[in-house]
Amino acid sequence: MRLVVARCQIDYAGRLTAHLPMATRVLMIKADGSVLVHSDGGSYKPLNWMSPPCKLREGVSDEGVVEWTVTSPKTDDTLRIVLEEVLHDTFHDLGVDPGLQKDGVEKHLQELLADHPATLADGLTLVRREYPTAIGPVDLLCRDADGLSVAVEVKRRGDIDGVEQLTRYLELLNRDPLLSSKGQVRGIFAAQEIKPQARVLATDRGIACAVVDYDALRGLDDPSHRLF
Amino acid sequence: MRLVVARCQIDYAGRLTAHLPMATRVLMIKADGSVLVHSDGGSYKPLNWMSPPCKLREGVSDEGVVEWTVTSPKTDDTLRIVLEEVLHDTFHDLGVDPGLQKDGVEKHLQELLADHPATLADGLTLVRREYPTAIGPVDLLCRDADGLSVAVEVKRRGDIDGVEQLTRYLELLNRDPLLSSKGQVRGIFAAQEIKPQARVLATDRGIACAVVDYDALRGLDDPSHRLF
DNA sequence: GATTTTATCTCGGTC
DNA sequence: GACCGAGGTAAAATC
Repeated sequence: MRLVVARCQIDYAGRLTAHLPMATRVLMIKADGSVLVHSDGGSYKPLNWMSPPCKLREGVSDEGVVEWTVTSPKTDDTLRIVLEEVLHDTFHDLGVDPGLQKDGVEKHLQELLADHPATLADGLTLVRREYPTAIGPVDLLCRDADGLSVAVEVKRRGDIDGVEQLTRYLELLNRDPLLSSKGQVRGIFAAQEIKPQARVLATDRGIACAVVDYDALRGLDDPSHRLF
Repeated sequence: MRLVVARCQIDYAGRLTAHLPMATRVLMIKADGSVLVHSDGGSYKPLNWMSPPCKLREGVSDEGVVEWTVTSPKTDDTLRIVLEEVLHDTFHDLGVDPGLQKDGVEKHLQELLADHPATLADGLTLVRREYPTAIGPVDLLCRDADGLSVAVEVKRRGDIDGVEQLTRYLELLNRDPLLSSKGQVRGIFAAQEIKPQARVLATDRGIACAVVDYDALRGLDDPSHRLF
Protein backbone atom coordinates (compact mmCIF):
# COMPACT_ATOMS: atom_id res chain seq x y z
CA MET A 1 0.00 0.00 0.00
CA ARG A 2 1.37 3.31 -1.12
CA LEU A 3 -0.03 6.55 0.27
CA VAL A 4 0.56 9.75 -1.66
CA VAL A 5 -0.68 13.22 -0.81
CA ALA A 6 -0.32 15.56 -3.75
CA ARG A 7 -1.68 18.52 -5.65
CA CYS A 8 -3.01 16.84 -8.75
CA GLN A 9 -5.51 16.96 -11.54
CA ILE A 10 -7.17 13.85 -12.83
CA ASP A 11 -8.94 12.67 -15.95
CA TYR A 12 -10.92 9.49 -16.20
CA ALA A 13 -12.16 7.93 -19.41
CA GLY A 14 -14.17 4.72 -19.45
CA ARG A 15 -17.90 4.18 -19.29
CA LEU A 16 -18.05 7.90 -18.78
CA THR A 17 -15.52 10.68 -18.74
CA ALA A 18 -14.79 12.72 -15.64
CA HIS A 19 -12.39 15.43 -14.65
CA LEU A 20 -11.00 16.62 -11.33
CA PRO A 21 -9.42 20.09 -11.33
CA MET A 22 -6.07 20.73 -9.66
CA ALA A 23 -6.33 20.32 -5.88
CA THR A 24 -4.67 18.53 -2.98
CA ARG A 25 -5.86 14.96 -2.56
CA VAL A 26 -4.91 11.58 -1.14
CA LEU A 27 -3.94 8.86 -3.59
CA MET A 28 -4.09 5.29 -2.33
CA ILE A 29 -2.31 2.71 -4.46
CA LYS A 30 -3.07 -0.84 -3.40
CA ALA A 31 -0.91 -3.89 -3.92
CA ASP A 32 -3.03 -5.09 -6.86
CA GLY A 33 -2.36 -1.80 -8.70
CA SER A 34 -5.78 -0.34 -8.01
CA VAL A 35 -5.91 3.38 -7.28
CA LEU A 36 -8.27 5.39 -5.08
CA VAL A 37 -8.50 9.19 -5.08
CA HIS A 38 -9.91 10.65 -1.89
CA SER A 39 -10.68 14.18 -0.79
CA ASP A 40 -11.31 15.35 2.74
CA GLY A 41 -15.04 14.81 2.62
CA GLY A 42 -17.80 12.79 1.09
CA SER A 43 -18.30 9.27 2.29
CA TYR A 44 -16.40 6.09 1.65
CA LYS A 45 -16.68 6.44 -2.09
CA PRO A 46 -13.57 7.93 -3.67
CA LEU A 47 -13.80 10.91 -6.00
CA ASN A 48 -12.29 8.69 -8.64
CA TRP A 49 -10.72 5.27 -8.82
CA MET A 50 -9.48 2.36 -10.89
CA SER A 51 -10.60 -1.13 -10.02
CA PRO A 52 -8.26 -4.08 -10.23
CA PRO A 53 -6.88 -5.52 -12.35
CA CYS A 54 -5.02 -2.46 -13.51
CA LYS A 55 -1.51 -1.15 -13.96
CA LEU A 56 0.10 2.11 -12.93
CA ARG A 57 2.78 3.63 -15.14
CA GLU A 58 4.76 6.61 -13.85
CA GLY A 59 5.98 9.03 -16.48
CA VAL A 60 7.47 12.47 -16.84
CA SER A 61 6.31 14.79 -19.62
CA ASP A 62 8.57 17.00 -21.74
CA GLU A 63 7.94 19.88 -19.34
CA GLY A 64 9.12 17.75 -16.45
CA VAL A 65 5.63 17.22 -15.08
CA VAL A 66 5.07 13.92 -13.30
CA GLU A 67 2.14 12.04 -14.76
CA TRP A 68 0.64 8.72 -13.77
CA THR A 69 -1.35 6.61 -16.18
CA VAL A 70 -3.48 3.83 -14.78
CA THR A 71 -4.94 1.43 -17.30
CA SER A 72 -7.18 -1.59 -17.15
CA PRO A 73 -6.21 -4.38 -19.55
CA LYS A 74 -9.80 -5.65 -19.67
CA THR A 75 -12.08 -2.63 -19.90
CA ASP A 76 -9.62 -0.15 -21.45
CA ASP A 77 -10.58 2.41 -18.83
CA THR A 78 -7.83 4.90 -18.14
CA LEU A 79 -7.05 7.26 -15.32
CA ARG A 80 -4.53 10.02 -15.94
CA ILE A 81 -3.12 11.83 -12.92
CA VAL A 82 -0.98 14.93 -13.35
CA LEU A 83 1.02 15.57 -10.20
CA GLU A 84 1.94 19.18 -9.61
CA GLU A 85 3.45 18.76 -6.16
CA VAL A 86 3.96 15.64 -4.05
CA LEU A 87 3.54 16.45 -0.34
CA HIS A 88 3.80 12.92 1.03
CA ASP A 89 4.76 9.56 -0.37
CA THR A 90 5.09 6.45 1.79
CA PHE A 91 4.88 2.71 1.28
CA HIS A 92 3.50 0.25 3.83
CA ASP A 93 3.51 -3.53 3.82
CA LEU A 94 0.11 -4.57 5.13
CA GLY A 95 0.10 -8.27 4.35
CA VAL A 96 -3.07 -10.16 3.54
CA ASP A 97 -6.16 -9.14 5.44
CA PRO A 98 -8.06 -11.90 7.26
CA GLY A 99 -11.27 -10.27 6.09
CA LEU A 100 -14.55 -9.09 7.50
CA GLN A 101 -16.93 -11.17 9.55
CA LYS A 102 -20.49 -9.92 9.10
CA ASP A 103 -23.31 -10.77 11.34
CA GLY A 104 -26.67 -9.81 12.68
CA VAL A 105 -28.60 -9.17 9.53
CA GLU A 106 -32.33 -9.69 9.59
CA LYS A 107 -32.18 -12.76 7.40
CA HIS A 108 -29.79 -14.54 9.74
CA LEU A 109 -31.90 -13.64 12.75
CA GLN A 110 -34.93 -15.06 10.97
CA GLU A 111 -33.08 -18.30 10.23
CA LEU A 112 -32.04 -18.67 13.84
CA LEU A 113 -35.56 -18.01 15.13
CA ALA A 114 -36.98 -20.43 12.56
CA ASP A 115 -34.70 -23.08 14.06
CA HIS A 116 -35.61 -22.16 17.64
CA PRO A 117 -39.18 -20.80 17.71
CA ALA A 118 -39.62 -21.96 21.32
CA THR A 119 -37.29 -19.18 22.46
CA LEU A 120 -40.05 -16.73 21.49
CA ALA A 121 -42.81 -18.50 23.47
CA ASP A 122 -43.01 -21.87 25.19
CA GLY A 123 -44.35 -24.63 22.99
CA LEU A 124 -44.12 -22.60 19.80
CA THR A 125 -43.40 -24.63 16.66
CA LEU A 126 -42.69 -23.48 13.14
CA VAL A 127 -45.29 -23.96 10.40
CA ARG A 128 -43.26 -22.22 7.75
CA ARG A 129 -40.86 -19.37 7.03
CA GLU A 130 -41.84 -16.59 4.60
CA TYR A 131 -45.49 -17.58 4.75
CA PRO A 132 -47.00 -15.94 1.66
CA THR A 133 -49.90 -13.50 1.85
CA ALA A 134 -51.41 -11.10 -0.64
CA ILE A 135 -49.44 -8.19 0.85
CA GLY A 136 -46.13 -10.00 1.24
CA PRO A 137 -44.60 -12.89 3.15
CA VAL A 138 -44.94 -13.24 6.92
CA ASP A 139 -41.45 -13.88 8.38
CA LEU A 140 -42.49 -16.87 10.49
CA LEU A 141 -45.84 -18.57 10.81
CA CYS A 142 -45.96 -20.73 13.94
CA ARG A 143 -48.39 -22.71 16.07
CA ASP A 144 -48.56 -22.54 19.84
CA ALA A 145 -49.11 -25.37 22.35
CA ASP A 146 -52.92 -24.99 21.96
CA GLY A 147 -52.72 -25.28 18.17
CA LEU A 148 -53.38 -21.58 17.60
CA SER A 149 -51.60 -19.75 14.81
CA VAL A 150 -48.93 -17.19 15.64
CA ALA A 151 -47.37 -14.74 13.16
CA VAL A 152 -43.84 -13.54 13.92
CA GLU A 153 -42.26 -10.44 12.42
CA VAL A 154 -38.46 -10.36 12.74
CA LYS A 155 -36.43 -7.15 12.75
CA ARG A 156 -32.95 -6.27 13.91
CA ARG A 157 -34.15 -2.97 15.28
CA GLY A 158 -37.83 -2.95 16.06
CA ASP A 159 -39.46 0.37 15.36
CA ILE A 160 -42.99 1.46 14.69
CA ASP A 161 -42.97 0.45 11.03
CA GLY A 162 -42.42 -3.19 11.92
CA VAL A 163 -45.45 -3.16 14.23
CA GLU A 164 -47.59 -1.63 11.48
CA GLN A 165 -46.38 -4.30 9.09
CA LEU A 166 -47.23 -7.12 11.50
CA THR A 167 -50.63 -5.54 12.18
CA ARG A 168 -51.45 -5.62 8.47
CA TYR A 169 -50.44 -9.27 8.25
CA LEU A 170 -52.55 -10.17 11.29
CA GLU A 171 -55.63 -8.48 9.79
CA LEU A 172 -55.21 -10.54 6.67
CA LEU A 173 -54.41 -13.81 8.41
CA ASN A 174 -57.43 -13.45 10.68
CA ARG A 175 -59.68 -13.43 7.63
CA ASP A 176 -58.41 -16.90 6.71
CA PRO A 177 -60.73 -19.43 8.39
CA LEU A 178 -58.10 -22.17 8.10
CA LEU A 179 -55.82 -20.22 10.39
CA SER A 180 -58.27 -18.47 12.70
CA SER A 181 -60.99 -21.11 13.19
CA LYS A 182 -59.65 -22.22 16.58
CA GLY A 183 -59.08 -18.63 17.69
CA GLN A 184 -57.48 -15.36 16.69
CA VAL A 185 -54.03 -15.40 15.12
CA ARG A 186 -51.63 -13.83 17.61
CA GLY A 187 -48.62 -11.71 16.74
CA ILE A 188 -45.08 -11.67 18.11
CA PHE A 189 -42.77 -8.79 17.27
CA ALA A 190 -39.21 -10.11 17.61
CA ALA A 191 -36.16 -7.86 17.44
CA GLN A 192 -32.71 -7.45 18.97
CA GLU A 193 -33.79 -4.06 20.19
CA ILE A 194 -37.32 -2.71 20.47
CA LYS A 195 -37.87 1.04 20.45
CA PRO A 196 -40.16 2.34 23.24
CA GLN A 197 -42.72 3.75 20.78
CA ALA A 198 -42.88 0.42 18.98
CA ARG A 199 -43.40 -1.42 22.25
CA VAL A 200 -46.28 0.86 23.25
CA LEU A 201 -47.98 0.46 19.89
CA ALA A 202 -47.50 -3.31 19.90
CA THR A 203 -48.89 -3.66 23.43
CA ASP A 204 -51.85 -1.49 22.49
CA ARG A 205 -52.63 -3.86 19.66
CA GLY A 206 -52.20 -7.01 21.70
CA ILE A 207 -48.95 -7.89 19.97
CA ALA A 208 -46.29 -9.49 22.14
CA CYS A 209 -42.73 -8.17 22.04
CA ALA A 210 -39.72 -10.47 22.14
CA VAL A 211 -36.24 -9.06 22.57
CA VAL A 212 -33.94 -11.54 20.87
CA ASP A 213 -30.58 -12.36 22.41
CA TYR A 214 -28.60 -12.94 19.29
CA ASP A 215 -25.55 -14.51 20.91
CA ALA A 216 -27.63 -16.87 23.06
CA LEU A 217 -29.55 -17.94 19.97
CA ARG A 218 -26.31 -18.72 18.17
CA GLY A 219 -25.19 -20.65 21.23
CA LEU A 220 -28.29 -22.86 20.92
CA ASP A 221 -27.44 -23.48 17.32
CA ASP A 222 -23.91 -24.60 18.15
CA PRO A 223 -22.89 -24.84 21.81
CA SER A 224 -19.20 -24.74 20.94
CA HIS A 225 -19.66 -21.64 18.87
CA ARG A 226 -17.71 -18.59 19.91
CA LEU A 227 -18.21 -15.23 18.30
CA PHE A 228 -14.74 -14.52 17.03
CA MET B 1 -7.11 14.30 6.61
CA ARG B 2 -5.24 12.00 8.95
CA LEU B 3 -3.58 8.84 7.67
CA VAL B 4 -2.77 6.08 10.11
CA VAL B 5 -1.21 2.70 9.40
CA ALA B 6 -1.62 0.35 12.33
CA ARG B 7 -2.09 -3.19 13.51
CA CYS B 8 -5.65 -3.07 14.74
CA GLN B 9 -8.82 -4.98 15.36
CA ILE B 10 -12.19 -3.46 14.72
CA ASP B 11 -15.77 -3.98 15.81
CA TYR B 12 -18.73 -2.35 14.17
CA ALA B 13 -22.25 -2.27 15.53
CA GLY B 14 -25.04 -0.53 13.69
CA ARG B 15 -27.38 -1.83 11.04
CA LEU B 16 -25.35 -4.99 11.34
CA THR B 17 -22.48 -6.10 13.49
CA ALA B 18 -19.09 -6.89 12.00
CA HIS B 19 -15.64 -7.75 13.22
CA LEU B 20 -12.17 -7.41 11.77
CA PRO B 21 -9.46 -9.54 13.40
CA MET B 22 -6.07 -8.07 14.31
CA ALA B 23 -4.12 -7.11 11.19
CA THR B 24 -2.26 -4.20 9.63
CA ARG B 25 -4.54 -1.73 7.90
CA VAL B 26 -4.81 1.86 6.73
CA LEU B 27 -7.12 4.15 8.68
CA MET B 28 -8.27 7.31 6.93
CA ILE B 29 -9.79 9.96 9.15
CA LYS B 30 -11.43 12.76 7.20
CA ALA B 31 -12.00 16.33 8.35
CA ASP B 32 -15.67 15.65 9.09
CA GLY B 33 -14.72 12.88 11.53
CA SER B 34 -15.63 10.04 9.20
CA VAL B 35 -13.37 7.01 9.25
CA LEU B 36 -12.42 4.55 6.50
CA VAL B 37 -10.63 1.26 7.10
CA HIS B 38 -8.77 -0.05 4.07
CA SER B 39 -6.77 -3.17 3.45
CA ASP B 40 -4.35 -3.78 0.60
CA GLY B 41 -6.91 -5.26 -1.73
CA GLY B 42 -10.56 -5.44 -2.50
CA SER B 43 -12.14 -2.57 -4.32
CA TYR B 44 -12.78 1.04 -3.52
CA LYS B 45 -15.13 0.04 -0.73
CA PRO B 46 -13.45 0.03 2.67
CA LEU B 47 -13.52 -3.05 4.88
CA ASN B 48 -15.33 -0.95 7.41
CA TRP B 49 -16.27 2.69 7.81
CA MET B 50 -18.29 5.32 9.61
CA SER B 51 -20.20 7.88 7.60
CA PRO B 52 -20.42 11.51 8.64
CA PRO B 53 -21.58 13.00 10.84
CA CYS B 54 -19.58 11.14 13.45
CA LYS B 55 -17.08 11.77 16.20
CA LEU B 56 -13.81 10.04 17.02
CA ARG B 57 -12.78 9.70 20.64
CA GLU B 58 -9.27 8.45 21.43
CA GLY B 59 -8.91 6.53 24.66
CA VAL B 60 -6.47 4.32 26.52
CA SER B 61 -7.70 1.25 28.38
CA ASP B 62 -6.49 0.10 31.81
CA GLU B 63 -3.94 -2.15 30.15
CA GLY B 64 -2.56 0.81 28.23
CA VAL B 65 -4.10 -0.25 24.95
CA VAL B 66 -5.03 2.57 22.62
CA GLU B 67 -8.66 2.39 21.59
CA TRP B 68 -10.64 4.62 19.28
CA THR B 69 -14.39 4.89 19.50
CA VAL B 70 -16.24 6.42 16.58
CA THR B 71 -19.89 7.20 17.17
CA SER B 72 -22.69 8.65 15.11
CA PRO B 73 -24.96 11.02 17.02
CA LYS B 74 -27.88 10.25 14.68
CA THR B 75 -27.88 6.53 14.02
CA ASP B 76 -26.07 5.37 17.19
CA ASP B 77 -23.77 3.25 15.07
CA THR B 78 -20.40 2.68 16.70
CA LEU B 79 -17.00 1.64 15.46
CA ARG B 80 -14.45 0.47 18.00
CA ILE B 81 -10.83 0.26 16.90
CA VAL B 82 -8.22 -1.36 19.14
CA LEU B 83 -4.74 -0.25 18.08
CA GLU B 84 -1.97 -2.69 18.90
CA GLU B 85 0.81 -0.89 17.08
CA VAL B 86 0.82 2.39 15.18
CA LEU B 87 3.25 2.24 12.26
CA HIS B 88 2.45 5.58 10.67
CA ASP B 89 0.45 8.62 11.67
CA THR B 90 0.39 11.82 9.61
CA PHE B 91 -1.96 14.74 9.16
CA HIS B 92 -2.51 16.59 5.88
CA ASP B 93 -4.43 19.77 5.16
CA LEU B 94 -6.22 19.16 1.86
CA GLY B 95 -8.58 22.10 1.74
CA VAL B 96 -11.94 21.93 0.02
CA ASP B 97 -12.12 19.86 -3.15
CA PRO B 98 -13.51 21.60 -6.24
CA GLY B 99 -15.42 18.43 -7.03
CA LEU B 100 -15.93 16.05 -9.89
CA GLN B 101 -17.08 17.00 -13.36
CA LYS B 102 -18.99 14.12 -14.91
CA ASP B 103 -19.84 13.59 -18.51
CA GLY B 104 -21.55 11.02 -20.65
CA VAL B 105 -24.33 10.09 -18.27
CA GLU B 106 -27.97 9.77 -19.33
CA LYS B 107 -28.75 13.40 -18.60
CA HIS B 108 -25.98 14.61 -20.88
CA LEU B 109 -27.05 12.23 -23.63
CA GLN B 110 -30.55 13.62 -23.35
CA GLU B 111 -29.25 17.19 -23.66
CA LEU B 112 -27.24 16.34 -26.74
CA LEU B 113 -30.17 14.59 -28.40
CA ALA B 114 -32.45 17.49 -27.50
CA ASP B 115 -30.04 19.75 -29.42
CA HIS B 116 -29.84 17.36 -32.37
CA PRO B 117 -33.10 15.42 -32.68
CA ALA B 118 -32.59 14.99 -36.42
CA THR B 119 -29.82 12.47 -35.72
CA LEU B 120 -32.58 10.12 -34.50
CA ALA B 121 -34.77 10.45 -37.58
CA ASP B 122 -34.71 12.79 -40.57
CA GLY B 123 -36.81 15.91 -40.12
CA LEU B 124 -37.35 15.34 -36.40
CA THR B 125 -37.70 18.53 -34.33
CA LEU B 126 -37.94 18.98 -30.57
CA VAL B 127 -41.23 19.99 -28.95
CA ARG B 128 -39.93 19.82 -25.40
CA ARG B 129 -37.60 17.95 -23.06
CA GLU B 130 -39.03 16.20 -19.99
CA TYR B 131 -42.57 16.41 -21.35
CA PRO B 132 -44.76 15.82 -18.28
CA THR B 133 -47.31 13.02 -18.11
CA ALA B 134 -49.31 11.53 -15.26
CA ILE B 135 -46.81 8.69 -14.89
CA GLY B 136 -43.65 10.77 -15.22
CA PRO B 137 -41.83 12.89 -17.76
CA VAL B 138 -41.11 11.71 -21.31
CA ASP B 139 -37.42 12.36 -22.07
CA LEU B 140 -38.02 14.05 -25.43
CA LEU B 141 -41.26 14.85 -27.17
CA CYS B 142 -40.64 15.57 -30.86
CA ARG B 143 -42.50 16.12 -34.12
CA ASP B 144 -41.58 14.48 -37.40
CA ALA B 145 -41.60 15.95 -40.91
CA ASP B 146 -45.31 15.09 -41.28
CA GLY B 147 -46.22 16.85 -38.04
CA LEU B 148 -46.77 13.59 -36.14
CA SER B 149 -45.71 13.33 -32.50
CA VAL B 150 -42.74 11.18 -31.56
CA ALA B 151 -41.79 10.21 -27.99
CA VAL B 152 -38.12 9.48 -27.36
CA GLU B 153 -36.82 7.55 -24.37
CA VAL B 154 -33.11 8.06 -23.74
CA LYS B 155 -30.97 5.53 -21.88
CA ARG B 156 -27.27 5.01 -21.57
CA ARG B 157 -27.77 1.26 -21.71
CA GLY B 158 -31.01 0.21 -23.32
CA ASP B 159 -32.53 -2.82 -21.68
CA ILE B 160 -36.02 -4.21 -21.47
CA ASP B 161 -37.14 -1.88 -18.67
CA GLY B 162 -36.60 1.17 -20.85
CA VAL B 163 -38.82 -0.29 -23.58
CA GLU B 164 -41.54 -1.01 -21.03
CA GLN B 165 -41.28 2.55 -19.77
CA LEU B 166 -41.60 4.02 -23.26
CA THR B 167 -44.54 1.70 -23.98
CA ARG B 168 -46.39 3.07 -20.94
CA TYR B 169 -45.74 6.63 -22.07
CA LEU B 170 -46.95 5.88 -25.59
CA GLU B 171 -50.18 4.38 -24.29
CA LEU B 172 -50.84 7.52 -22.31
CA LEU B 173 -49.81 9.95 -25.04
CA ASN B 174 -52.01 8.20 -27.56
CA ARG B 175 -55.04 8.93 -25.40
CA ASP B 176 -54.33 12.66 -25.76
CA PRO B 177 -56.25 13.91 -28.81
CA LEU B 178 -54.00 16.95 -29.08
CA LEU B 179 -51.03 14.72 -29.78
CA SER B 180 -52.60 11.79 -31.61
CA SER B 181 -55.27 13.49 -33.77
CA LYS B 182 -53.10 13.42 -36.91
CA GLY B 183 -52.00 9.86 -36.28
CA GLN B 184 -50.48 7.57 -33.65
CA VAL B 185 -47.65 8.85 -31.49
CA ARG B 186 -44.53 6.90 -32.47
CA GLY B 187 -41.74 5.86 -30.15
CA ILE B 188 -37.98 5.95 -30.52
CA PHE B 189 -35.79 4.10 -28.04
CA ALA B 190 -32.40 5.81 -28.06
CA ALA B 191 -29.37 4.41 -26.24
CA GLN B 192 -25.61 4.09 -26.58
CA GLU B 193 -26.05 0.35 -26.45
CA ILE B 194 -29.24 -1.62 -26.96
CA LYS B 195 -29.53 -5.12 -25.51
CA PRO B 196 -30.81 -7.81 -27.92
CA GLN B 197 -33.86 -8.58 -25.76
CA ALA B 198 -34.78 -4.91 -25.64
CA ARG B 199 -34.45 -4.60 -29.40
CA VAL B 200 -36.75 -7.57 -29.97
CA LEU B 201 -39.38 -6.21 -27.60
CA ALA B 202 -39.19 -2.72 -29.10
CA THR B 203 -39.51 -4.03 -32.65
CA ASP B 204 -42.45 -6.18 -31.59
CA ARG B 205 -44.19 -3.06 -30.28
CA GLY B 206 -43.42 -0.93 -33.31
CA ILE B 207 -40.87 1.13 -31.43
CA ALA B 208 -37.81 2.22 -33.40
CA CYS B 209 -34.35 1.70 -31.92
CA ALA B 210 -31.59 4.29 -32.29
CA VAL B 211 -28.04 3.50 -31.25
CA VAL B 212 -26.49 6.81 -30.28
CA ASP B 213 -22.89 7.60 -31.19
CA TYR B 214 -21.93 9.72 -28.25
CA ASP B 215 -18.67 11.09 -29.63
CA ALA B 216 -20.21 11.96 -33.00
CA LEU B 217 -23.01 13.77 -31.20
CA ARG B 218 -20.52 15.79 -29.23
CA GLY B 219 -18.73 16.60 -32.47
CA LEU B 220 -21.96 18.08 -33.85
CA ASP B 221 -22.32 20.17 -30.76
CA ASP B 222 -18.91 21.75 -31.13
CA PRO B 223 -16.58 20.63 -33.90
CA SER B 224 -13.62 22.15 -32.08
CA HIS B 225 -14.62 20.43 -28.86
CA ARG B 226 -11.81 18.85 -26.91
CA LEU B 227 -12.29 16.88 -23.75
CA PHE B 228 -10.71 19.20 -21.20
C1' DG C 1 -20.04 -19.01 -15.44
C1' DA C 2 -24.22 -16.31 -15.94
C1' DT C 3 -27.91 -14.20 -13.63
C1' DT C 4 -30.40 -12.17 -9.88
C1' DT C 5 -30.50 -9.85 -5.51
C1' DT C 6 -28.48 -7.16 -2.01
C1' DA C 7 -26.12 -3.03 0.01
C1' DT C 8 -23.96 -0.19 6.87
C1' DC C 9 -25.28 0.92 -0.65
C1' DT C 10 -23.95 6.34 -2.27
C1' DC C 11 -25.50 10.30 -4.65
C1' DG C 12 -28.29 13.51 -6.80
C1' DG C 13 -32.60 14.98 -7.85
C1' DT C 14 -37.62 16.38 -6.94
C1' DC C 15 -41.74 17.11 -4.04
C1' DG D 1 -37.86 16.37 5.49
C1' DA D 2 -39.36 12.52 2.59
C1' DC D 3 -39.05 9.68 -1.64
C1' DC D 4 -37.35 8.03 -6.14
C1' DG D 5 -33.97 6.53 -9.50
C1' DA D 6 -29.27 6.01 -11.38
C1' DG D 7 -24.65 4.29 -10.49
C1' DG D 8 -17.95 3.76 -13.91
C1' DT D 9 -22.95 0.82 -9.16
C1' DA D 10 -19.93 -3.37 -6.52
C1' DA D 11 -20.40 -7.69 -4.32
C1' DA D 12 -22.81 -11.62 -2.74
C1' DA D 13 -25.96 -15.27 -3.43
C1' DT D 14 -28.26 -18.09 -6.51
C1' DC D 15 -29.24 -20.71 -10.78
